[in-house]
Amino acid sequence: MLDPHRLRNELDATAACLNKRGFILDTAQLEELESRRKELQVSTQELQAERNTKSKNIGKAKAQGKDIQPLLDEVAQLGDKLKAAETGLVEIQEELQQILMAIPNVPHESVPAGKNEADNVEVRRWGQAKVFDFDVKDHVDLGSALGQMDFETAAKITGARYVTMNSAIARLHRALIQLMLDTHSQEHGYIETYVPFIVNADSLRGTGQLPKFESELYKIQSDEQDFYLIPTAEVPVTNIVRDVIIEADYLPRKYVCHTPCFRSEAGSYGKDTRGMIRQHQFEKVELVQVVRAEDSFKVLEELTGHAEAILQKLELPYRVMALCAGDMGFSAAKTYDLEVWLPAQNTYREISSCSNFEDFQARRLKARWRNPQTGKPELVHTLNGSGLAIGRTLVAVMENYQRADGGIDIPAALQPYMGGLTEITLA
RNA sequence: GGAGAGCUGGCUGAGUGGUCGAAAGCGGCGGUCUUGAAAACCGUUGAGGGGCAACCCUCCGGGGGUUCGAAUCCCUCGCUCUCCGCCA
Repeated sequence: MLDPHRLRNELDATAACLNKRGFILDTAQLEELESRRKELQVSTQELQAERNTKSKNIGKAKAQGKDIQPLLDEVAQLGDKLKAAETGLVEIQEELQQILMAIPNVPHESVPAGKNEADNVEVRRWGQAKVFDFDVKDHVDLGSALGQMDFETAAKITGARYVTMNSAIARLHRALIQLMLDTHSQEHGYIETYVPFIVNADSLRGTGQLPKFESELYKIQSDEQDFYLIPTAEVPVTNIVRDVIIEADYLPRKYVCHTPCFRSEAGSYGKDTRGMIRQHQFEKVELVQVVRAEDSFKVLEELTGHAEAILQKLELPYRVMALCAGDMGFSAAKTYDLEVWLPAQNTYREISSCSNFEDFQARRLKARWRNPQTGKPELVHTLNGSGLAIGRTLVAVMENYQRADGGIDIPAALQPYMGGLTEITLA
């Protein structure tokens, strides 16, 4: 959520910034609601003050044994007037809140202009695409030939966009998780974290998935309370600091967390229908940082580097893209995507997305830290990034390390996690 | 699943429906004292919001209700704890 003061005091400038990401802010509507809000809030609070003093007077009079009937007559009308004012105020505040919650974050000044993916800017490249002297297969063909990856069985069990794996491929999948958790916790200073995979609506509002993106979530409905399957560990992990005032000594907070992720992929019918690229259920190792405002853009570079370190360990060629304003997620002020080289697709594909949300999530979360200089709570900045998406990393390893005979070499960094295994071969 | 107890400020913990945003203690911060520190003593110390301002409003798990007035009474939901049952 944007700062309401900013929307009041710099409405047109803010609207112009939002325009860069293709969001049209109805400034006339906002101004109109805001002036009504102000008027109603002032008058409501005046009525509340009146009620408070008069009620206190009744209390005093009663204590002194005086007749309170005249005083009661005096407040007779007040109750209804106050109730009406309060109801009106709540209504308009809810209306404003609804609008506010649906306004995306303002792009940082360093974010390139642009409408969509095509306008993203390549920042750097690492590694070189391997030249194959045979026709490369994709991970679906490789995994099927090995008899260790099976989409049909998953479709029988559940439906489209799921997978079953077994044997060395299943272990490779697990090895990737282990490598990433170990690297980030032991080399990059993140706290290994375990969290619920089912969350409540408050948590999703906090990180920005609700109210706008409910259709992308799997919902668990019951009589009393609704829950959701997490679309990313970002939700439960970032919500650790919801409603918390963090002492200065405890910043920055750096969390690494492996979870499954569940996405309905509504609206992506027909897109990436083959293989593991776009699944309803996938694993991800997520990095989350909670930092002081002045550090967040420096930290974004660091965090992106931490995600890159995994690709470098796996010796997978990749490039770093600065997302343009129009391609960024709802809550982000700035985002770098890491795209890994996939030889079978002959292109780079997203494998990580690293974002600085500034205080956008923190404001929704009421996540603050106590600034010792002022003694006052201030909003933190939150960041996160995939480090990395496991399914897509598995795809990248299989496709980049494939051999002419259909076998797959195991990257050196993963061999310790594979019991020393150096290759996966056809039976 | 059944029965019961509870949820108050950073923590512990008081709080007959009326001047309670809330006693007291601990902790934190500032000061006096001290060569320095400790102890002692004094003071101070919640969060959010509105208003140009004076100042005002809201918040005692969440939501609703009763009342001139609710931390206090009622309803409801959530959470925590104890016992019983079941269970990985």
